[in-house]
Amino acid sequence: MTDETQQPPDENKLIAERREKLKALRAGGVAFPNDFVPDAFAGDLQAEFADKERWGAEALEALGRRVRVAGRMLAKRQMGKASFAQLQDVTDRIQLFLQQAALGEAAYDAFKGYDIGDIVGAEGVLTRTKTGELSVKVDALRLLTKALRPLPDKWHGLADVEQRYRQRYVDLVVTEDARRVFKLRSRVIGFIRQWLEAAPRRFMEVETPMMHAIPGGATARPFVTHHNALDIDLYLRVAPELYLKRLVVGGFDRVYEINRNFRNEGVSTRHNPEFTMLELYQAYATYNEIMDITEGMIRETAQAALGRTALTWEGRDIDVGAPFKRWPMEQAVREMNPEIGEHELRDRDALARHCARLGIHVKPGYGRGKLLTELFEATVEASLIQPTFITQYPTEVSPLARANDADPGITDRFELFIGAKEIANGFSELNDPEDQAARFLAQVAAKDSGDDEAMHFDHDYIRALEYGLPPTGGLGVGIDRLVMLLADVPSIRDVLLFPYMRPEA
RNA sequence: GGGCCGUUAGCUCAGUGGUAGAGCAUCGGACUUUUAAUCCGUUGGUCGAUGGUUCGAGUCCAUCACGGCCCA
Repeated sequence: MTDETQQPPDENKLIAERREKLKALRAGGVAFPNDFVPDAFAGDLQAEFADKERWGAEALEALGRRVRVAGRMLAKRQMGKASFAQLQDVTDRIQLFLQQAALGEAAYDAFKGYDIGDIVGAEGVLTRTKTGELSVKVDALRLLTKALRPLPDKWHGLADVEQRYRQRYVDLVVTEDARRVFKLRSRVIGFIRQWLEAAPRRFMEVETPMMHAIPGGATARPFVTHHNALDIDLYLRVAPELYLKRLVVGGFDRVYEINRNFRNEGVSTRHNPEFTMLELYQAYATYNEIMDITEGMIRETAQAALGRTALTWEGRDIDVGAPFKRWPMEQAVREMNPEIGEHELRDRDALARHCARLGIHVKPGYGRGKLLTELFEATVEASLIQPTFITQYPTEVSPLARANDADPGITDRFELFIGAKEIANGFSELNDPEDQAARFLAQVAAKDSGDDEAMHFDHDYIRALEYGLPPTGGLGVGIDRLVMLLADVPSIRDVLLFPYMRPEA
């Protein structure tokens, strides 16, 4: 027997008492019955009978509506021969009204032994109590699952954030706001799928590999894993981009994928090693149409998931209902840094001097595009509260984007910032196989000189481009960050059911 | 990686170098319309870990672990 199979070391008196109750349940028959079938949800009942004037106690008694509800018992108030309990299911809570006379003495005595946190099934007629609370007047009650561990304090809830993340199952039971956020997340993702697939957009959802022999599609360090049978290292994907564009080569003109990416980087309030990304590709579109799609999707998702486009995030008002500003990067940097002359924007040494003046740490290998991007991040990004597309990223920092026809130093690319956070990234795809091969070579050179985030050369991807990628626009949206914005929570951990945590000691 | 803060009963938290505390929960009792029910009584501790200073450490010091916030 290994350590992993030992009893948990945190046994205590409360658990011991409940184990005794479970022992008695086992002695009495099936301790974990699975034959109770509820026929109603608390939330549906609360909604249907919300009108207290129409559905007073008399009207409900006359209606005689029998329901079977099941859920976790979160409150228990005993008053001699009558008791109240609060049942919580996935939709909402509903009160149980239990009287010894209606339930029978044996069942009522059994109920006295139930603990907060137990999962119960109840059957009875709907009523409304003196204080106006919709309730089930229970005439049959069953303990479906005995909870051995006590729940946190019903009033203060679970305040220890570490325990909230590690034991999300407890957090979800007791923290209303956690349930709100994850229900919102589900609605957001569901709506986005539906919106993308609906006419006139007609995108098709696909699944591409999570394990890559050559990591690609983003400049990021990958996780490495190993395939034993083949004895080769594989990389968890940092982005699905190159596979999705292969599908466009294959004729799937409008594809999208919502799934996990993995990046071997630090953990922070904005970064988790695995995170969820939407990527989509539309043939015969440019980054301008992709900006339109991005803007429409976010606006309509907010409307669908929240019922409004006026948001509050981190105490700031953000309106995704108004048209999103589109602002070329060079122009933004110039406006926020009047002391940088227009002619200096394309002068590597001048940009390096400005970076030094502003205390921005740069490496000798940085070209003028990378330096401009550093200046942008240091002096512009924090001010981008309202939705803003920053356009025309330098070619140097955009190895997969199409160079601008009139100005090959920049690309037909944008990033969307909302609340000073990067939410989306999109561009007209680079479909010139010879240009792409040259860009890969530049990335390989950067990797050889020590940039471990630089990309690998993907020969098959070049081969695919050589068969012909139609002119295509692409988009990536950080779903976690979008949900953070819509849910008004400050940390990515609050929108991940199980955020990454170091193993417990 | 750096700075600051935190870790005490199941939960939420006090605790100023000198007997380990409170509220809720638990357990026992009363109570047939409660909403954090109420009332009476009761139990519950490896003070994150290790080492040090001290007559004496939850408290001071060091190291480590885990977490939070900020910075890179």
